[in-house]
Amino acid sequence: MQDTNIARLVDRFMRRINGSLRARAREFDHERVGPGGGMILMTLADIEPAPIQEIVRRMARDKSQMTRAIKSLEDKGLIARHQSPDDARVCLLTLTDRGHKSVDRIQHALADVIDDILDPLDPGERKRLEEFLERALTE
Amino acid sequence: MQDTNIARLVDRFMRRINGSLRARAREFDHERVGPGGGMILMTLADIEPAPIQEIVRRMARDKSQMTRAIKSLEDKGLIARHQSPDDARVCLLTLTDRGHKSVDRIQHALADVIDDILDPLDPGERKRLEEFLERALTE
DNA sequence: TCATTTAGTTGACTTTATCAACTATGAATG
DNA sequence: CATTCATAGTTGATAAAGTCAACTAAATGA
Repeated sequence: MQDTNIARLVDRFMRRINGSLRARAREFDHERVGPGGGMILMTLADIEPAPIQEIVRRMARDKSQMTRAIKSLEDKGLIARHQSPDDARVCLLTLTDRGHKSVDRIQHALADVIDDILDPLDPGERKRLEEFLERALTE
Repeated sequence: MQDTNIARLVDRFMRRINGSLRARAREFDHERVGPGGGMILMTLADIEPAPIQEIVRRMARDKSQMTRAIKSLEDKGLIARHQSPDDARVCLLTLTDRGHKSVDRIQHALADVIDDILDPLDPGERKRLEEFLERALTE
């Protein structure tokens, strides 16, 4: 049994965040990683150290393009690769210090945008929203 | 005063939805509009009839690329253009029947994905989440 | 009227995405 | 241990999206 109304709302919520972030990109995307690169960094921040394949799986993107996107982030000094000790085929990715700083900037900008959107909610409601998300994402 | 924790959670939430949708794209994106085209259709569904400029503004994208993306959706029979009666420069965009069907398929797939993620929440909690979003987006 | 702004398009170019083919390593089966 | 199969990652060719400047045409406004 589907809830298309909540889907509609979530979609609008996401599109609004997306639009606001794109509009402000120059303020925080100093390394010019773009939306795609940003998502890779954020994903990696969640699960580092991680093999490319894991990023590919989570983001459901083409692995060949991921190779090149990773290379670009590496060239910018935001990501580092290390050989996996267990499997010679795998290279584990981590964020560098600069990578972490980029992630912080993105999160900061995102927090600004979200604060703005959630303005009509009082602090208790935001807290409950936070708990809902926390639980949905961890279970 | 920023809430970076809720930003982190919202980001993960969005990335998970994004990944799941991309992974299932073949099941619902019969017209092959891709993520970008889908977002245009969903935006238009929210505010049609709307001029291109309004879509550009909301999505914070380049207007020249928007011209081409719109043309592609038009060629696929998902969008129609009409001259604005008030302003000869403006062309108002609407969804065609096929466009509405595409939007329905996207929303349906999105509802599936979201239902899945929100599974740990009980119906009352989902209802409250829905109210929060509703209020945040309308005020 | 004439300069200025706005909506939309076109052209040249860069960046991303897609799809198939490939190498190298690991795992499984006989 | 040899052969087969699966997996991680890369490369190459091509298509699709995005960027930026220049342009047309209609509105605005002094």
